[in-house]
Amino acid sequence: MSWTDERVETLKRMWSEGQSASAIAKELGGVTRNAVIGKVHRLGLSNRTEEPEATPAPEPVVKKEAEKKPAPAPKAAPAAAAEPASAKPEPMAEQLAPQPVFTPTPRRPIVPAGQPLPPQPSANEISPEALASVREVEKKSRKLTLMELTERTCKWPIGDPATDKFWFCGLPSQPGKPYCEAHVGVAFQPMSSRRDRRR
DNA sequence: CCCTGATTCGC
DNA sequence: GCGAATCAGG
Repeated sequence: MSWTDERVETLKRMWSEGQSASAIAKELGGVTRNAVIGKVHRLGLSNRTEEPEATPAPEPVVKKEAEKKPAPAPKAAPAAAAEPASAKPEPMAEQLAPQPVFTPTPRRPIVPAGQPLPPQPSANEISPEALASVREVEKKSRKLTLMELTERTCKWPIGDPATDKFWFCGLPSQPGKPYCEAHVGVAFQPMSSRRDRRR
């Protein structure tokens, strides 16, 4: 596989959406997450939230012994519309900038990635057996947060989303399924089974 | 152990 | 340019 314009476009889009490298690799197919990460870097968009970031390093840092040179030279210059990747990467300059490294914009919106998530257990009529099974499983749930979910953890929500008492099952999910064995049982019911339980 | 991105370096 | 191997971390 090669990086066609289309594939690169998909890569850019997903990366900007906050998708993980492995998720992108899977989507594209034919590449590993390493390939994706490598490409991301080559494209110069490793920084998902391209911050201007003050790294202009206007002056070649005082390389000699930094005696008593209280010259902080606070860069008041905006230098905002700078390129994501610095123009010419300086070799490397040790600079213990007095700058406090203020937190720019650590927004990290998109989290989940995947497929359809929210099932509605209460909305369905579940067989007593399956229900019992679920109750049992919920005791063992790993209580994962949204961010901790992966493609192989059960994404069955437990508790009330409006309260702190909310988490995801998190047990090992069935291969190819979004839920663990027990939850798959209540999530994917045969139509016939459903109808039989009809009121 | 599962996963994440970052970096290196032979190709 | 590419990406496997590796590193560093959660």
